[in-house]
Amino acid sequence: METKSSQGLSVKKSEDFSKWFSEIIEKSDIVDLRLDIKGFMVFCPWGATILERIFRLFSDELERKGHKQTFMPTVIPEENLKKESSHIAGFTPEVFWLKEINKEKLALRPTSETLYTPMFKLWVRSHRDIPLKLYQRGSVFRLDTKATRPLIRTREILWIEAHDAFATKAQAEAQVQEDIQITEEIMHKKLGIPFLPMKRPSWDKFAGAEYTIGSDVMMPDGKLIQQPSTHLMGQKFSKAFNATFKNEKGKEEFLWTTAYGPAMSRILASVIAMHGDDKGLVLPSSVSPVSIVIVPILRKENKELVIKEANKIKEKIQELGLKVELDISEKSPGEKFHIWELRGVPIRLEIGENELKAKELTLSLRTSDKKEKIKISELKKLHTIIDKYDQDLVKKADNSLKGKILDAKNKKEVLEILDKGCIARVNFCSTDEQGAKCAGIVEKEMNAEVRGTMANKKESASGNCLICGKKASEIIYIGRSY
RNA sequence: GGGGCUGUGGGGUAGCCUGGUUAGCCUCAGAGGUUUGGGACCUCUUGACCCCGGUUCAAAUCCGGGCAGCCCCA
Repeated sequence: METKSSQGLSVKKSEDFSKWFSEIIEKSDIVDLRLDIKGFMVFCPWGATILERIFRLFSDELERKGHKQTFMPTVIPEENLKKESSHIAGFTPEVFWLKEINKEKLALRPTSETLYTPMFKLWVRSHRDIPLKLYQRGSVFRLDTKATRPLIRTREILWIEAHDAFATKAQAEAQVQEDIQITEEIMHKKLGIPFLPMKRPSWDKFAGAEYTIGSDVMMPDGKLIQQPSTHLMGQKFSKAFNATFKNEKGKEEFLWTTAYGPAMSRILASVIAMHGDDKGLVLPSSVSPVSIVIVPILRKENKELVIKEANKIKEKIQELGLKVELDISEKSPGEKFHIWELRGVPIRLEIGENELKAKELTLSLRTSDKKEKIKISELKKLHTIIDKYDQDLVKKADNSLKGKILDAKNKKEVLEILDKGCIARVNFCSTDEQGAKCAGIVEKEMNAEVRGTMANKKESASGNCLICGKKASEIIYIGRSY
């Protein structure tokens, strides 16, 4: 397949992150941007396989937590979309409208609350039917902005959306916390991407939600990117759709609903940005299409023998349950090394004459320049080596966030912190509508955003709002974002 | 939302200002051969001016529009 992987990267990550990112996503065969449909992406096999693995991490975790898979239509009738007033108000500018069919206007779904809630109405009749925890994988479409960016800001979003229905507000809020736990399990523990769970200010919540908690991840340039967000919809949608259930006393009540949405390509963008280096991608084994690549070192006179032995090694590794590939293409060994490093495979094994004699393979970790040896009789150790490789990625990522959140007392300090590529932690008047004016000033004067309050721990303000000087009610975080 | 820059074989580019020969270079790809321990070499070959319109004897080059990308500002 003819992609752009034939050449290495021309810029360093530390020198021009933006250019590095644009280059790496094409050269490591993640995407091919040449189809040129603004905001829409072609994923190459390598990139698509990684996406698929991220999808599975989330769907497996959701199912462990009691969610069941569904598939909803890709289109939404205008009537449904309009039912909840703040929802349609928020999404109207972003909707791709299809043509009218039988006098009914259809929208490409921008999100699926208005498909799930009418089904909740049908599927939930008594308290015995809840909690009902559902999810689907698929695309949603948002005619967002002209400023699209590959993987990060797209008009077709490949994601999972979970929609849950409960009997009480407390249960729904517990689900929101569980969603943050799911994000922790996958984003942080599996993919090595630390995040800040931020309860968004009311002016920045999901259209139709009571409140929204977004996961902010810091990119290497210091800018924040929103990863999976979870929303307490409360009874707004259930009231709009008249979705009720009979409680234990036989009385009709409205459902309490939540929604959770991890976007795969955006998560992939964070994986690339967090771990990648000047040689290319660095993938956690949980998402790498292969964990181990075997490169045979061939000579004319030993070619058949080495390939035969390499195949045996491959089978042994497969029996260990590891994903392995043997590269017998005609390229020179050096070129193969570069290509597999560009693609981010965690472990490379070399096998040639020397290895056959010594009964041990040469092993290189993607994250190290050293070459080590591993005895052919001790291939089981590969499990431990991969586990340590993954843990090291998490540790390194955690360290990258250390010292990046700094307290500030006034505007000047906030600006200094932002210019250093860090996040400012400040006293703020309010995250309700009264605070919107101050947030506007933050946006205008600092080119930054009020990201919200910490969602998983209580922090109480002690001073005055750094913008208006009134008594502060919250500690909030200010950052620049994608 | 406003502004700027850009678009040349699969990838990267020169040429454009000042219109005029067969559109140059690197790389990749295909065929054949020699090779293979960190991007091997030789021979031959295919392949391009983003799209639509305008000006002109003549457009990659100038003008208008579209599409797409990158950057800056709100």
